[in-house]
Amino acid sequence: MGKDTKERILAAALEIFSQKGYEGTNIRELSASLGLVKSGIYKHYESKEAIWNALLDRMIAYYGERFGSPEHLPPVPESPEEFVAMTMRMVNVTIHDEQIVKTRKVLTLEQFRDDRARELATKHFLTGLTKMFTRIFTSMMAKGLLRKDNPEMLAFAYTAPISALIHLCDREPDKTEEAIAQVEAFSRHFIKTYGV
Amino acid sequence: MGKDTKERILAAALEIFSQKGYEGTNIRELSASLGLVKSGIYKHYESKEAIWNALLDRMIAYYGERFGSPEHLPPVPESPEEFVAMTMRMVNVTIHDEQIVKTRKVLTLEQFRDDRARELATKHFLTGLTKMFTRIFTSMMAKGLLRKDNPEMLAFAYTAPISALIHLCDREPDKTEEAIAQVEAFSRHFIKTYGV
DNA sequence: TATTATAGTGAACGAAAGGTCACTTGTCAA
DNA sequence: TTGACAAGTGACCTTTCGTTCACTATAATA
Repeated sequence: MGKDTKERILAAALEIFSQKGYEGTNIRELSASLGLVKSGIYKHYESKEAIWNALLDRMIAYYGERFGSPEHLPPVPESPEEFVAMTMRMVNVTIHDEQIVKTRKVLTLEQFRDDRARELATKHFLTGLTKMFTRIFTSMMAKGLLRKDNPEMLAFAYTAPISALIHLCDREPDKTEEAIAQVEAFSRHFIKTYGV
Repeated sequence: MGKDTKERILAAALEIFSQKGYEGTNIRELSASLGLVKSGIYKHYESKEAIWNALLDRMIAYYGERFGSPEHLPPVPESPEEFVAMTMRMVNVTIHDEQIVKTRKVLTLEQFRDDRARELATKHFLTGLTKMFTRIFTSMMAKGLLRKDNPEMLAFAYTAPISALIHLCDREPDKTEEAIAQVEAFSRHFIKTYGV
């Protein structure tokens, strides 16, 4: 039968938790969305909390794989246009990849309740982006594409506004187009300001 | 007896909702925190949802009073040092005023569930700050304190990173000191970059 | 003082929650 | 073919939830 039910449960949990939060979700609904009856879930996870913890495990692992290691850095841009293009590619992925969107929403909703969610939220929303762009900006400064400055500060100044617009898209999907345009405008403004 | 019980209920609701969210809160606990028995609440509000709506009414009204009108603008700074000082004053208030902190947390937790919370969240986290600093930067440009540039873009570029650090303080209060230092460093960097 | 509206109590209710368990079904190895 | 085990079912349990209601205490009003 469903051999991958355990994985499917996590996917369904991510879907529902990201909409209603952990407390707002009940297992009957979760099971039903998989075509099971609620007691079926307990063959795979011993409790609602166990599902939550497994989901967090997966989110943490996924983050580590995808964003944690330096080798997943995008190629360092060679021109202002490439810099803007790279930014837009990254933003488009992060805004349209359902898995990532749901992960951000869950972390937003559970950051005050669960310590691991708290920690991962800070990585997703702040420090992860800053670290990533610190590396990129360091390279760009070495290549003479960016004015010499504190790369960490620039990374923070660049990623935080973009992160705010990503959050806006999560909150108000209707404004996605507008937000993407604003990201692009901001990116151009940034590279005009700090580019050499 | 407690003539202001209705107000006290809203205060208690803000406290608990901001920690556990709407779904995670139960009326027994809410009543108990006021020294009442649960049924006492229903003499003042007809349902849990009514409490939520009244709380949102108050948050919306409070936001309008405090941040909505242009007359509450801080005096436009006359020097880079004053600009940094003004920023630090505002950030310290918004980070340490319990009412404001709890309001941000509630909006964070309920932004995907309630349309009014969604709208107010966007104001609190993004557009409100941008509008406010657009005015300030316009004046500063007129005074020759800031390089001529798109004031709205600068306002966005300035407030979004600060907003991210405020969120960090909400999420991880232990990092407050560090975050405040980072706000100050960012503020100085900003005024050095864009100041004339 | 008698009356009446208001605030608060405590027991109870139905619904929904998370979870258990004896049971059936389907799959595959021995 | 059979035995064993994992996957799924449906009835049921306990707890907790939001809410109701008959009642009491209080304090202001007529």
